[in-house]
Amino acid sequence: MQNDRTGESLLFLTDEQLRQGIEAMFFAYRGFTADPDRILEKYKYGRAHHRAMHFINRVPGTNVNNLLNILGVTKQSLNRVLRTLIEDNLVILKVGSKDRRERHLHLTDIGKSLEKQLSTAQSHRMREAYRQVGPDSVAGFKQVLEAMMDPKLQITYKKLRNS
Amino acid sequence: MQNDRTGESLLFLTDEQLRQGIEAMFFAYRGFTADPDRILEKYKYGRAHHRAMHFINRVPGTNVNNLLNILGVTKQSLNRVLRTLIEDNLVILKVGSKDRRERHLHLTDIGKSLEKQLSTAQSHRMREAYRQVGPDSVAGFKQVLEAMMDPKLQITYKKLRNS
DNA sequence: TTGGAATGTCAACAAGACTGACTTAAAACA
DNA sequence: TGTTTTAAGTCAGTCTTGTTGACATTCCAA
Repeated sequence: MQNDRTGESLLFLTDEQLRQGIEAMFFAYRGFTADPDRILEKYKYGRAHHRAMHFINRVPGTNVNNLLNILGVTKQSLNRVLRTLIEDNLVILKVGSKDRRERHLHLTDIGKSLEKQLSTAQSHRMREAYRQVGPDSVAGFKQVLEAMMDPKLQITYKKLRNS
Repeated sequence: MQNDRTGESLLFLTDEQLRQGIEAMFFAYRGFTADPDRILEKYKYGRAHHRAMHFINRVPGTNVNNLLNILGVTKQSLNRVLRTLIEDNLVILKVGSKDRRERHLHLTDIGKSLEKQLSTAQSHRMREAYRQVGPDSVAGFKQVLEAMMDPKLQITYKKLRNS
């Protein structure tokens, strides 16, 4: 075959294959957020609150700047979300002991409980998908996603993975 | 092993694996939208315009209701977007010949050209990711995404794939 | 001791989603 | 034929989540 430099077919790089990947991402992301969204609605929170809680849970004691880098929003935008979470006693700020300008973020017990609800719902769908397709497909899934990230976020992702 | 019903390890279904998948989706989706977003900004359009153009291009002559189902937004929300695209001569409406209540949507040449720019940018990143990981991983990637979709959207996705 | 970094706050704004109520036109039905 | 239903569009108001810009506070480090 002319079209085959490495000994394997390059048919997976056709426009049609790429388009399918694009549409799969679009439709799958809707599924990915659907279950947490339904729970959030009951508590009058949004996706932004979920994302903040997820990463505060994941990196307990993170400072605001670090969370901003992970989330990729402005501090004003994050601040609005954090304020409501703090008001509602889902998140607490602790002044840094080493550098007292920094605020370290933690979930309260109430915050942990809501985060658990959300991640359980989201994981449930992912677990079903994983189970349906098996471990090899899951490995491929993660590899493609990782390769699609901006280099900076790829590093962030890897750091989280190893922590 | 107790934990192994099918003869293969179930380690890929641990909480840690699921969490990684969740975070991979989050970070990858940012990369997925980043390139088109930069182009859209120049033209003062948003992601909603991109999505509409993508599917009008994909299903030329679709009526409004069908597009609403694909996009999963309200008609008021879609209407706002369509109005600007029509004003700017990127999209035209054609009255249905069979059922004259229906409006069939088409991209104009200008619309096609912008859509091409956007899909080229988005495909480029996906092509690189595909190329890096190879065809088996790409197959797994699509399988997991498809399994994550809501059943209705899974059908929509398959229909598009076969059209 | 002063410059810069980390944090937080205020104000204004925009995109893009939502609900609800309503109109128009045309098809479908009884 | 007359009524109901469907497809599309519109108006008004609201909400979330993002943005910029300006500014204040705190306090580490050179």
